[in-house]
Amino acid sequence: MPKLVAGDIATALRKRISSGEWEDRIPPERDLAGEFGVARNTVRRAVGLLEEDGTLVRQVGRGTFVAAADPNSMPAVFARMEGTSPADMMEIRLLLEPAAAGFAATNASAGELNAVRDAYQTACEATDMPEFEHWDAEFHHRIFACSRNEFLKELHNLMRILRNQSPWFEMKKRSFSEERRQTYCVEHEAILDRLLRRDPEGARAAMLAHLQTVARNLLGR
Amino acid sequence: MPKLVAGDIATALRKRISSGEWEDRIPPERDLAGEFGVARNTVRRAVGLLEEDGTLVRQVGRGTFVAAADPNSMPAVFARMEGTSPADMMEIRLLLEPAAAGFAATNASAGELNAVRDAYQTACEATDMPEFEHWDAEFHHRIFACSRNEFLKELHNLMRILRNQSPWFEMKKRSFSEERRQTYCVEHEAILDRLLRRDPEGARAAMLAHLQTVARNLLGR
DNA sequence: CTGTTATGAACCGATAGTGAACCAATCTAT
DNA sequence: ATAGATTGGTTCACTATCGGTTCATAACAG
Repeated sequence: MPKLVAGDIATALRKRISSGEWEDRIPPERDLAGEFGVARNTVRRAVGLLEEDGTLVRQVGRGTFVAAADPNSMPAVFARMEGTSPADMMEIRLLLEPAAAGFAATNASAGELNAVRDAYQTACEATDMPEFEHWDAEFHHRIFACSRNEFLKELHNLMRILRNQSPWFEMKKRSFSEERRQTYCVEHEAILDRLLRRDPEGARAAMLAHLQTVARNLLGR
Repeated sequence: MPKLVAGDIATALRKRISSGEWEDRIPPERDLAGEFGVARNTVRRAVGLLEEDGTLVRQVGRGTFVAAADPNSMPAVFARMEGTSPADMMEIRLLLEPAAAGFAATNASAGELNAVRDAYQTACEATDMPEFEHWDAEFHHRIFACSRNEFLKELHNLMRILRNQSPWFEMKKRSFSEERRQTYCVEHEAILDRLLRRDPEGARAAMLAHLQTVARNLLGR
């Protein structure tokens, strides 16, 4: 039988890693070799095994690090969210925005509704596309602000941030036209009308219809 | 060893910044280098890290300043989300989870449904409360995993993280009893049943009913 | 014998930190 | 208005510590 020292060292290392002995960086190979009373090449093989199965990450000139990265940490979740596809995002908008419109119809103050109306009007009167986009987004955001659900509002913020990133930008550009802008204005007006009438079910339906239009335009079909 | 001092200095600076030690302007790099007993180049690297993530802004000839917090940045959104009230959160769960169950009924693979069933059974057979809680959460999470909407899945992760924070913990404890645990098991079984029958509308309704029970228990009424 | 594994050593290239010099923008005091 | 001090920006040579690679050698199992 061969000595399999490398394998033994690998399991020993794995144990000490999972015990949390090393926060993120493990000692240099040369030190480990000394500690285990073994040649560096042997340690290298052991570390190589742990690197293959994703336990460790090696960086020349820096050191060897435990792969770590808690997949349930906030940053990790946000990082994965950045890869959200337009279709997935749209599916969620179709869930949340009509609900937000419904909440807004019942909960909004008169002042908040005025703010929504202002955003609607400014968007309609916008002359160039970036300005329309801004007030379009603001219109939707102000509806969320009326919902009286802070978490829902922040979820919309989150979606806004995600939509202001790379693949979306071009997509929005391609899917835009003067005709569609006017369609959006009409649909916004319908939503605003239901909000002002304090009609939750109507607001929900109007928002749903609007988003279905947006989805058609954005995702093509 | 490359000591990787820059990273440590960066975190030290981040801490002192958030503690409000410096209102607006932080000390010159040369001073910091002296204070940390380190070369200026090293401080520059640390400050560079904080500049990249938007914590600091540097201006030649003037100094280095803590950046005004952008309310539309990911960290800011996250920070505000941490203050989410149980009622607001519940309102969103009532929107998202039934939808996820509906998606799952149509999109899940057989293997994924097995995983859901396993989580259900393990939760039912759990003897102590922490174990039940874990598999309860896992049951819900695996349903989201079946939804085939990555963004929806991450939204659930987000809510899970938020719910694992301070005010929630005690709340869950107070709202818990053996009787309720059994109720949850029965309701979970109903959801699982609809999923296995590939009945989206039924799954949606069953999940909604379950969450309404949870809401009653959690928020009292 | 052959093939595998471990050894020990040497050398490579990448990365981090040091210390110092000099540049360019800005502010302050005269 | 000008001169000098202050501050971040850039570059450089140098050192030390890493992982990456190779090779000759020894030990051992089949």
